[in-house]
Amino acid sequence: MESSWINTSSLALDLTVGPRWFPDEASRQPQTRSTHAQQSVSKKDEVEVGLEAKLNQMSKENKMLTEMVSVMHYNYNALCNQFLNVVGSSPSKGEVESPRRKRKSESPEMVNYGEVGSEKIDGVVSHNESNSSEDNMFKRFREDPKPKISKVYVQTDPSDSSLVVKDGYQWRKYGQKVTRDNPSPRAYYRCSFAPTCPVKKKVQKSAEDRSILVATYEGEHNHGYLSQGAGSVQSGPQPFLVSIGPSCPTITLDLTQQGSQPDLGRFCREMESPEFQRLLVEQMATSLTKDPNFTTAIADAISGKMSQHPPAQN
DNA sequence: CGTCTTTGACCGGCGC
DNA sequence: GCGCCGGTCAAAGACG
Repeated sequence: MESSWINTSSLALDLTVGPRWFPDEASRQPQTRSTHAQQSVSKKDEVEVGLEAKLNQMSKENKMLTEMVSVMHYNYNALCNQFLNVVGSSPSKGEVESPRRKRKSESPEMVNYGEVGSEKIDGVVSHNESNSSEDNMFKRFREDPKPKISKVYVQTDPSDSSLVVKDGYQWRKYGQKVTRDNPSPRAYYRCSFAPTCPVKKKVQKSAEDRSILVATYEGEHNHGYLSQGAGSVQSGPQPFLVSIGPSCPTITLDLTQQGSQPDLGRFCREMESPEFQRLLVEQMATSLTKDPNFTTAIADAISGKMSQHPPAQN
C-alpha cells in the first residue's frame, strides 16, 4: 500500500513574489542617492507605500493560493489512498447472481447493488443500513444507489462526437439521452467485464468546454483490473495530461491512453514527483502572468524601480 | 453466432 | 394528479 506516497509539505509552492524582491534593495538605496533625489523623495515614498501595499496583497493571495493547493493536494491524497485501498482489497465475494435488474414483475430477486458500498469502501459510505431484512435491502437499493461517485475529465478533440472514455475497463453502452442542461447527449455505460459488477458510467461532453468529456463513475468494481484481453485496452505507459485552467483550478486527467487502476496509482506517484510539481508551478506562473492585475502590478513595480534607479550619469 | 450499439418506449422520482 | 425529466429496458440491426 502506498498510503504515504506524498509528503504534503513537499508541495509548498513558494510563489511569493513580493517582499523578497525589493525591501532589501530598497533599504540599500537611500544611502547612495544623489542630492537631487531629495526633491522627489515624498513621491518615491508614495510609490513605495503603494508598491508595498500591492506586494503585501499579492503575498496574501499567494499564501491563500498555496493553502488551496495544499488542501487540494491533501484531498487528492486521501482520494488516492481510498482508491488504492479498493484496488488492493480482493473482491471475491459470493455475489448474488442476477446481473440484470428486471422491471415489473421480475424485480423481487434483484441484484444486490448495495453490497458494493458496504463491503469495499466502508468508511466512505457510512450510512449503509444493516442488511438484516429484505426490506432493508430494498431500502438500501433505493436510498443508496450510488455508493461512490467520481468524476473524470478527459481532454478530447472537440470535433470528435464519440462519447468514449478509455479507462481500461470494458463497458457496455445501454442508453443515450439528451439532457436538459447540456445540448450534447449523455451516454450510459455498464461495466461488462463481470456480469455482477455494479459500476455504471455516464459520459457527456462538458457544457462549458466541448473539448472535455466528463465521465461520471458510480459504484465500485467488484472484480480485478482488466489489464489484458479487452479490445479497448491500450498498453504502454504514457504521461497523464494534467492541465490547470487559468480561470479556475481544474485538473484534467487524460486517461485515454491508459488502463485505470494501476496507472492511477502511478498518477498519484507522478503527482509527487518534482516533474509534476514543476509543471504545477509553471502552470500557476502562466496563470498569474495571464492575469492583467498581476502584470499591471509587476509593471508598476518595475517602473517604480526604474524611477528609483535613474540611468547612470555617464 | 455472439456481442455490441442504437433508439424509441417505458418507469419512477420530483416539483407544482 | 399531471407533466417533466433522468435513467433504464429491450428489440432490432450492425459488426466481426
